[in-house]
Amino acid sequence: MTTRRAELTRAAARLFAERGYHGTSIGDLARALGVQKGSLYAHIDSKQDLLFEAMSEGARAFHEALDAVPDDRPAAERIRLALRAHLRVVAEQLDVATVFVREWRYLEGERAEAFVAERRRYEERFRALFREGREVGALRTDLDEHAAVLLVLSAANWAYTWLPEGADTDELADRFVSLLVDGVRGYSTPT
Amino acid sequence: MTTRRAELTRAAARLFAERGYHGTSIGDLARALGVQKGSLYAHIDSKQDLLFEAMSEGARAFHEALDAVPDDRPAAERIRLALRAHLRVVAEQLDVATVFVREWRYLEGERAEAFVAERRRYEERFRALFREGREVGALRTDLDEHAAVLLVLSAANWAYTWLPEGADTDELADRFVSLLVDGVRGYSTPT
DNA sequence: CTCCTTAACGAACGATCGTTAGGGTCTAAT
DNA sequence: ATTAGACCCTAACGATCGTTCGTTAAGGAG
Repeated sequence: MTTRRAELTRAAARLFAERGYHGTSIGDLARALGVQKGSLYAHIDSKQDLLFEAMSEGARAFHEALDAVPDDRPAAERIRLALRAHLRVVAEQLDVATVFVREWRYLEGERAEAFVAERRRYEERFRALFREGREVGALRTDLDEHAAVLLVLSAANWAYTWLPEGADTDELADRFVSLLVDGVRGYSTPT
Repeated sequence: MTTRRAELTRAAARLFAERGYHGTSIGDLARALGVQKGSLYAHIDSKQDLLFEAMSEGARAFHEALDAVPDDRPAAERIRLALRAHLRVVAEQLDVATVFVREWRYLEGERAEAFVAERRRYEERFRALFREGREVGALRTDLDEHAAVLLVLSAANWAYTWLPEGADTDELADRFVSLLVDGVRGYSTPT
């Protein structure tokens, strides 16, 4: 992957995030690189390629961030670290995160199906944190797992709409989780 | 507003939700109504009109639903009813809700600015529920209001992506809020 | 019988879309 | 000095875009 190609992918992620996939023309992308639009086809086969690549980068970033969460900590702690990881990716790579969350649906053909599987896999990793936490007894046994996961994933997936690029997200994630965990664990931290 | 015009708006909301604003052509809309595309301009001035109208319908539905929440109940109860109201609109009018939440950003000119104000106003109504609840002492005084509102609004705004049309949302909203409130109020419902 | 409304037709507009083709100009290695 | 490859150009393609236009058909009101 040459330098120029990476530049193109980055520009594509930025414009797709800003104006949407269908709202961004090949001409727009070319202008962003200071180049004639026909020239882009020395680097890509189609516009779809750029969408696929941007969203793949997003997927990779999210999974890698989640990989760094150690699996020998208490459940609540791991959930906290997982949300930290997710929000950090959103803040540090807002463009690809936005493409991953919002623009993926313009993928066509088998790439679209591949993405849905990819996405399900990512969400399943979050779900597993809650499930394991409950099975081990670290979370209360009557936990409404479905609702809890949905709540965390909603916060995670909606974040791209309001998180400013480069924001400090660790503290924010902690505040989300402390709100949630006090409910999840069935008692509160005394005020 | 004649019947035909309303049909057109409804079809637009459906297609905009399904394929996105820029992913939906006037030709697509015409085909959905079984009509030549030029014929649509007897009803509208521009494609933007349809987007504006669909999103306005969404705004109206959400506000009206919130209006029905009585203001003489405890804070946690009002939050519960507000989320119920929101999710009900999403499930019952999935298309306009989707346009309201996701496609509004393709509005152009002053309509875009008007929408942002409209949206802020809606979110402020949710924020007020938490603020008043805290000031009155119904919610704990050290409540992380910002995070709590963000969490509820995230769940609300993300719902269009996974809520099936016509789902029973009251119970779901209750489960969300019971998770949240146990944290918010600083004690748990005994298991 | 006429007038007006409502709705749609079909053809065309200029602009822009994504994409292709062929040729040109640098740089760095041989 | 020659070659290879990366990079870009100009020009054009067929298709589709949103929009405009003049016309037509049906039906109720006077």
